[in-house]
Formats: sequence, structure tokens, C-alpha cells
Amino acid sequence: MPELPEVETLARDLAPRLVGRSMAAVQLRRSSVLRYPDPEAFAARLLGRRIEGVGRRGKYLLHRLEGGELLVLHLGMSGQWRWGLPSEPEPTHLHLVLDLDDGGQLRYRDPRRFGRVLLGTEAELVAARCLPRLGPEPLDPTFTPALLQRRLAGRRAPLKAVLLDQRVVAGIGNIYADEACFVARLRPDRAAGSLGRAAIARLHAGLRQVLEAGIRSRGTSIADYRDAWGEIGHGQERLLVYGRAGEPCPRCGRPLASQRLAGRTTVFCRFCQR
DNA sequence: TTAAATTCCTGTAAGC
DNA sequence: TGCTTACAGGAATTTA
Repeated sequence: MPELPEVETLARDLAPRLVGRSMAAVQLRRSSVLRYPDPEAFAARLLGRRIEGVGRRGKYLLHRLEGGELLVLHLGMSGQWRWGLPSEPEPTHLHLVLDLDDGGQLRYRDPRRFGRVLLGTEAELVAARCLPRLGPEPLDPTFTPALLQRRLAGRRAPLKAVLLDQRVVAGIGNIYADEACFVARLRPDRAAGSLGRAAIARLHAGLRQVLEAGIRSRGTSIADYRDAWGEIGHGQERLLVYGRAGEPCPRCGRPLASQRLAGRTTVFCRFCQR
């Protein structure tokens, strides 16, 4: 499940390989992964265009192109964006292939097809309702405990549900939400707006801690996530609660509980998280 | 405005 | 062994 650390790893790995390269050929195998614009305009606008930068916003991977347009990928649950050579065997569920001017190739593979591809200026994509108004970046220096407090103020939905809302904070998914709540010793089912100053400070620190650890681990590979070279990340070796329902709590040793919140499986400790 | 439910997809694993 | 069923989940969309 590509969340902020997984997409950040992709962006950092791909930037030195892609910056300065241009698009030599475009093969859209399954047009439904392209959400904007239509396939003809997509190929016409992409062909020959040079990549000036690779970055990330929330869970979106951004390729900045000459002329100010962005090639945007959201990997959904099972999307993979891999660099390789055209001679390598093709995987199943291959939806988009981009040949580069140095002989390299970018391949978008996505078995479950929850991912999406976009091309356009940021303003154009927002106007077309293809890019939502994302909340602040949790690793940005401007993301302070005071800002987090403002984002959660007045919210009566469960903390977990609000953390997953990309308009509140960008980039957090099910794995890192559970991990952050555990590190911050906060029950994921308490009302998001009920957190006091100390709890906010713990949540702010917890979010940063688990996201930075995720990046250092080169992402978390539960099922489908792979980096740009096809390698797995190692964050799953360090998970404290995600996927560990029934196992002993790493802090108090009592069994971890599982509950469905905001439509997602949520694992936490009933005793250490308040 | 907010919150909850529904929908899209397919690989995997559990159950019979 | 082979079939059916439940489950995994990000976010757009719909409903309340």
C-alpha cells in the first residue's frame, strides 16, 4: 500500500535517473488508468517532453515536465512504477509503458487498478477535479503541532478516520495511521477534536517518527509495493501494531485489539492507548 | 460542513 | 483437490 514513505522513496530513486530525459514513445495499454486528459491528447502532450524534476505531494508521484505540466501517478493499492530496459520480460497487468530517450523504460503495473495517471498543469488538474485540495505535508517544517491542532479542531469523527482524510493531512494511509496512534499512545477510535495539547504533541511527533522511519526503511512492502527497481522495502519488519491483531502489545504484552474504523481494519492496544 | 456508506478491482487465503 | 467466499484498501461519489 503505497503511502507517503513509499512514494517518497520512488521519487528520490527516480529523480537522478529521469531528470533531463525525454519521452520517446508512449504506449497506453489500458486507457482506464488514465483519468486526464483523453488518450490522444495524453500521447500528444507527452511525446518528446523532457522531465525537469521528480517529486511527491501526499501519495501522488509528480514528474515535472518542461513547459510546466505534470505527469502524475497515484499508485492506489497495488500500483508499481518501475524503471527498466525494454528487453526485460513484461509483467502481467501492465497498463502504461513510456520509452525514454536514453533507452530506458518506465512501466506502470497495477493488478487491482485502483491507481491512476494524470497529465496537465496543477491548476488544470484541480479544475478537472482530478487532484483534490490536499492538506499539509506532515514532514514539512511548517507542519507544527499548532497546525495539526487546527486541522483536528471540532472534528467528532474517530481520530483514525480524520488522519486518513487527505484534505486534513496528506500522505497518511492505514499502516502509518495505526503506527502513529500507537506511538502517540492514543486510541484511534476517540474523537479527533478531543485531543489536548499534550496528546497533539505526541501525535505530531508520532506521525513524523513513523513516516521518517518508513522512508529510512525504503517503504513497507505488505503485498504489492516495490521500489523503482522492483525491490521490496523493509518497513514491514519494524511494524509495531499493523497486521498484528491478537499478538502481544510491544509495550505492555497484552493482546492487541482489532476493530473496523472508517472501513479499515485498525489494530491498537486497549490498555496503552487512551 | 461533516460523517458514514458505497463503489471500484483482483490476488490471496480460508473454509467446506 | 477444487470450488466458493471473505478480505485487503485509497479515494471519489453518494447519502444522510
